[in-house]
Amino acid sequence: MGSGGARKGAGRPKGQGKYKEPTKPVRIPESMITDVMKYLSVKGYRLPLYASTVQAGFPSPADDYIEEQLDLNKHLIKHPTATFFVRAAGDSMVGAGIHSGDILVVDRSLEPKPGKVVIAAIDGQLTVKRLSQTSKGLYLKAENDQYKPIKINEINDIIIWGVVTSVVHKV
Amino acid sequence: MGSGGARKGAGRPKGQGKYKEPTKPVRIPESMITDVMKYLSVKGYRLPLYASTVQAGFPSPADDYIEEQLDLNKHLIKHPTATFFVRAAGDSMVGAGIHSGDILVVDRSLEPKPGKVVIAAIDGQLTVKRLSQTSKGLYLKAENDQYKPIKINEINDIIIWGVVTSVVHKV
DNA sequence: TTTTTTGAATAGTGTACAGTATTCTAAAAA
DNA sequence: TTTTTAGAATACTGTACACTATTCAAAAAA
Repeated sequence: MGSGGARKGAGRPKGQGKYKEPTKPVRIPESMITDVMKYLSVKGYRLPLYASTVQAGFPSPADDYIEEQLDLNKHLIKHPTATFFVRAAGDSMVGAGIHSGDILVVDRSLEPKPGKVVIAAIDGQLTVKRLSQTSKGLYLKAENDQYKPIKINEINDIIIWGVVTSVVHKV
Repeated sequence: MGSGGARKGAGRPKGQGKYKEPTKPVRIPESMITDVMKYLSVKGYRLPLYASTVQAGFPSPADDYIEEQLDLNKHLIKHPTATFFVRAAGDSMVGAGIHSGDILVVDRSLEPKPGKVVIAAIDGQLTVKRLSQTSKGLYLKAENDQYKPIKINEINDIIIWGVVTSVVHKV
């Protein structure tokens, strides 16, 4: 039973493994192994982004209406070592779409140019304001008329922490 | 020169490696190796979240003012296999903090209960609306008085795709 | 002939092991 | 004595290798 010479074409077919492609052993620090496994199992958190002009029907991975595949971390965080989050408080920036309780993504490697929304420490309190250049100097302005602009000078102790690049709002 | 017996206490000290902790080889699909390396190099995108009541001074990892370490993906996406993104269009939901161009995180494993903001396909167009239960039935309501509520029934072809859990707004 | 069996063939997977890097100390040299 | 140095000690790291899983087809059986 069953013997003899070559068996051309025999063998396990390619792409039958867990990942349907070749793998290589990579050393992972023990504390990150479960995280990396999860990261792999969700394919690096790349999820479909649909345009809102998509036609009806149930969305599926095979859908042609997918605008692109998106990883939120990569999309929102361009400089991971220079980025941090701040939880917003107050309603001084609702005009910029920032509500109390939102998480702000702040990049401190970006230059705080006029027009940008920045995080600044004013007299020991973190605040979100828009940087504004006028003929009288640089100001921090709220996007809400009830708040007065604050002039940036050497007298008041203002430190700009970084530039707000996006806002995460829970509905 | 240099010979003889034991050298107690000799040897390379622990925690001198790239990751300062023991590692284990894990097989990674080839296409994901660079992604996983990057993921490791940024420690899984866990970045500090500061409370806005933090005191002045420059934020540093050693800071005591850190509320927690956060991974946006994990924070915003509870069911990766059931989650997708939709780019919002129009101003019908500004009241809920949703602006045109925002990226909506949509979880279709959550039950679309009344009060929740949902993504629905109405006559072949994706829209964001709040689900509302009245004595006259279920409605999709905009958070903007200029839009009329839409009744959900068998006549109009309405499919609810999922529940919006959060909104990402670029400033 | 058709069906079944069994070893060949080949891909997938985990880990042992060899080689490298680093530090320490006893012995040799100064 | 102090300084230098060769080898001992030990952790880090990549990958070769052994083992497993799967499929195929020639030979055996029906």
